[in-house]
Amino acid sequence: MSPLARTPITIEHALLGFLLERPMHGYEIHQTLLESNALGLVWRVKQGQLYSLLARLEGEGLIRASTESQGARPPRKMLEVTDRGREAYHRWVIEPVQHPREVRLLFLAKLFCAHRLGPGYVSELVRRQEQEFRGQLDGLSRQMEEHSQSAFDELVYEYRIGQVEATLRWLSRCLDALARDPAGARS
Amino acid sequence: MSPLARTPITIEHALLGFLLERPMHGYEIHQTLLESNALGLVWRVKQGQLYSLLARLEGEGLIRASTESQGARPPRKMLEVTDRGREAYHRWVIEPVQHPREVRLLFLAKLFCAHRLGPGYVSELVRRQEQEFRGQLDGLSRQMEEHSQSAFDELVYEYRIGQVEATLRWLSRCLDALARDPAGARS
DNA sequence: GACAATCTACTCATTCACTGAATAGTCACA
DNA sequence: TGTGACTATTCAGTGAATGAGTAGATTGTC
Repeated sequence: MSPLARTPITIEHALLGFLLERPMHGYEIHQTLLESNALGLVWRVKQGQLYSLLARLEGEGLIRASTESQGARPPRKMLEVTDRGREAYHRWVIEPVQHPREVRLLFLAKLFCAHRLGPGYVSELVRRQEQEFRGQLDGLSRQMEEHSQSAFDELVYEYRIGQVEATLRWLSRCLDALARDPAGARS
Repeated sequence: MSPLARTPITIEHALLGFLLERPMHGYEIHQTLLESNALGLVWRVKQGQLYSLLARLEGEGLIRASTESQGARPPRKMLEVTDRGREAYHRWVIEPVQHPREVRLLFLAKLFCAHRLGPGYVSELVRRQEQEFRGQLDGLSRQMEEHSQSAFDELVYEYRIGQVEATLRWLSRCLDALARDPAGARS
């Protein structure tokens, strides 16, 4: 697939993290994400899409829903993670993203989730991501050498390299920064 | 609009650049973009989408089409820029992008086009973009001060700031780099 | 000469991600 | 009492993009 092509998003896996702490219903998750901090700082998702993503997770067997009535209020679907969902979540959390542009949303969501799981997860995720992007730096440098046909081409590669380098510098600060925040760990 | 929200893309304006040089038909533009250099290095677009974007430009009155037959071959639509399209193009080329994530595609497309128009356009585009992003840096620093509620929040702002800073460093090299490439200018 | 692959030039049904509004209420406050 | 916000979810529609279809011509190989 072309490096510029889009890949299916998997950010809905972040929702599993909330549900692993305790079962929640959709509107509760929506409320949580409305706050402009933590995951809500990174990921703005409308109610319609949130329910759509929850439906997808249910369809994939990663969560299960049970409806409970609540007197005069409309019935609500309590959602909880299945064993399969738990496994998928732990695999998802430490999987590095493929493209630097995916850091802005997908990687930050993974980092948030890893942080809540504990320092071991954070270091594993960051280590793998650094490895992935270091490898890409090599590739980009080679491409710039071999494929540039103009000053413009060269600037394009320099831009890409600059973004990856900036991300790597930032990654190197993640471990220390999050280690200072015991509030993140939940395990 | 939410800073994370998407804005309508305008990259199809880059196509006006080709047509301002000389009228072309859609398949020719498709061929040009297939090459992995210049605009094709930045923007991969399938035939179906290219024709759709050309239709949009036509609908907006920025280009006009005339069909010419070519013997046994299927007839082709020759496309040329209207006066309105020429104006829109020159405005579009120097308009800075709103979000750092738009540099990867939209801004690089504008830079390519500005480069072909001449150094005056490149310096105008880069100057405005630097101004826009410097302003955003101030805003991001302030938000980090005022809105961070955790180490994670802080890392998110640091990531965003790092990307903008890296982009500003790269922008500062654009003028010199493209000035060394006389092949870019066409005006 | 036959045939297959590629090229020419364009169109279109479908998918994916997402938006904004609809639905049918309850609750809190002025 | 009335109004606006909240609760909780669903759904029709939109925009961007993909991959395949259409109907040939051209090119290269056997």
